[in-house]
Order: sequence, then structure tokens, then C-alpha cells
Amino acid sequence: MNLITRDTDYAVRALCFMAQNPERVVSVTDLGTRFAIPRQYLRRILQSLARHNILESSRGQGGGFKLRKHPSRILLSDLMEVFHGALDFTRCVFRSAACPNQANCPLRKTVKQIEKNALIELRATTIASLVSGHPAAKAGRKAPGKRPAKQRNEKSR
Amino acid sequence: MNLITRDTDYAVRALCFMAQNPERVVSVTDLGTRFAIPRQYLRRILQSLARHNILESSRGQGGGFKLRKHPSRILLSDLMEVFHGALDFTRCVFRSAACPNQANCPLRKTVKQIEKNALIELRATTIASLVSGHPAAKAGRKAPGKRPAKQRNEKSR
DNA sequence: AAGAATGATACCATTAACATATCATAAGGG
DNA sequence: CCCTTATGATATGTTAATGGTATCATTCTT
Repeated sequence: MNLITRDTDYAVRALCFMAQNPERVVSVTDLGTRFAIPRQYLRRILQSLARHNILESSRGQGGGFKLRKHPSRILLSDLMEVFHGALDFTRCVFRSAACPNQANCPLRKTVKQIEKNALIELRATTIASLVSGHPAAKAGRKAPGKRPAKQRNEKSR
Repeated sequence: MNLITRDTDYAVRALCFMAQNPERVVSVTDLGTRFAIPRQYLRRILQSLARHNILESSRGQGGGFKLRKHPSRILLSDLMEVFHGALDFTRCVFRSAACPNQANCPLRKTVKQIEKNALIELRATTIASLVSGHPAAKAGRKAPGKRPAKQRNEKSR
């Protein structure tokens, strides 16, 4: 029942740093020591972000990662989706055949609505807004930028 | 990252049935077959609710459970708290010493605010609102009733 | 006294979360 | 050219949360 998992948390820290140091290519080793994040773990996270076109990577000596997108185009919800797949607060419970009235289950409906509202806020939160300290927007504001085509997440393999 | 776990789901189904059949004492066996919920599992759930004064239980032949509170006084958030303890979407991640700037971490702040909004909606959702099909309230409405003293949840033992 | 119910609690299985290890490949500097 | 430093990909291990079962004790009704 935790909204933000460690993957997302670590990703945010790394991305915020990169947003504050654009152009610079940062290695996992650097970031790992800087934020006291387990090296291999952070590495897998950044590799995922690279696969999802959020980061750009370069190999070899002097290699590392840098942002591929503008910080205002990297949404908190994007990161969560990279690690968990499409956000769905009602996932397992209702998907199971156990629930007889899938279609008009009142609990399902309610939770879906709550999820929808939370999603609006998660989409309003970007790396740029986190860096600037502006508390993003209250629900209702439209997040900037076009939403690109859906991509596979790191679990579904 | 799932808001509603099976405990909560099963609890809601059982409580909704009881709300529609007040005065009636229902046994676990009855509810279990009625909703195709594993008997022992449901039993543990209802026992928890009884310990938390949401249900009233009677033992022996003809015994079972019935509501101790009016359905409008049973909040969805109450049920979630019974099974998970105080709701905290930012639990582990930020609690860990790993985060250097606990106090003014921008991600933490943002997620706290999102949590707060979700909580308002979870508190506006009651067994009564679920039964009636009225989609509870939009964020901002005050949930009815006084909040009783804090109780231990089922995990912290 | 028998049977049907809950109270309490111990136990087990599965899955998700968190983390590490390793082999392959690529780039740069001596 | 080879050594070092980096990522790409992926296999494996560990711990905690979730979902579920079993059992003994107690209580109430008949």
C-alpha cells in the first residue's frame, strides 16, 4: 500500500540531480556514492529509464547517463509506470473471478475515481517541479507535453 | 502499490451485506458461501473488525456477526487502517536513513499532499455510501461522525 | 452432552519489493 | 593493443507483505 517504491524514489533523486546538472554525463558510481544508493540497484533503475527513453546513455570510460527529455516532460507517473506498469490501484482484487459483479461493484467504482484524482496530481508532478520546489499543481491543471505511445514496463518480461 | 487489498475488499462485501440486513446475525459460513470467500480467511477478517468495535459478535449456535455501528459511521479508511495500520503512502522509502534531507524532501512533500487528498476521499466513502450507490462525496466534504481514539492494527503484534 | 459458532493464534505458500552478481560489449587513455 | 571504466542484459538471492489454512479453546443453544 505504498505509493512510492524505492525504485521510484531513487529514480527521482538521480533525475533531479541530472536536471540540476544538464549537459553533464553522470556515472552510476558517482550517483551511488553521492546519494548512498546501492550501486547495482541504481544501475538497473537507470538502465530501465534509458530503455524508456527518459535517459540517454554512453558507454566506456567517461560514460554514464544524462537526461534525454526536458525535466518538465518527465512526470512522476511516468516513472511509476516504468517500474510498475500502468497504474491501477484496484489491480488484483477485482480482476480475480471472485468478484461476481465486476461491472457495477460500488467499491471498484469509488476506488477508480480516487485513483483518477491521484493520477492527475501524479501527472502534474514533474522532475522540473520537484527541483524548483513549486508544489506542482492542484488537481485539475493539465500537465504539459504530449503523452507518447505506451511502452512495456520492466516487470512484464 | 495496490490501494485496496483483499482483506479490505472482503470486509467491504461482508459489511455491505450486513448493512442491508440489519438486526440479522450472520455467520461466517453463510457469508463465505454467499460471496465465495475462503471461510477461515474471512473469519480472521471479521474477528479483527469485532476487536475494533466495528462488528458485534455472538458465539455458540445461531451466533455470528452484526454491525455495531451505523453504516454511515464505517469509513473505508477505517477498514484499511484495521488491516494496514495508519495510512501512509510514503512509509518505508522516506523513513529510511537513506534520505539525507528528510525534512524538506520535495518528493516527500508532494506525495504527502496527494495522500492527504486521497485520504479525504477514502474517509468520505462509507459502507452506507457504497450500499446506496451514491458515489460518496468529492474531495472536501467532511465525513460524518467523530473519530474515536487510535487503536492498534492487526499487524503490530 | 452434542453441536455450532467465535476467540486466539500458529503456520504455510505465493508474490512483490529490495538487492546483488556476472558475463558481455563498448569507449577512451596509456 | 590492452587495461580500465563504463553500460547492456539478465540471472539469482533475500526479505517482507499478502493471501490462505489449521487447530485448540471457549461459549452458547438445544
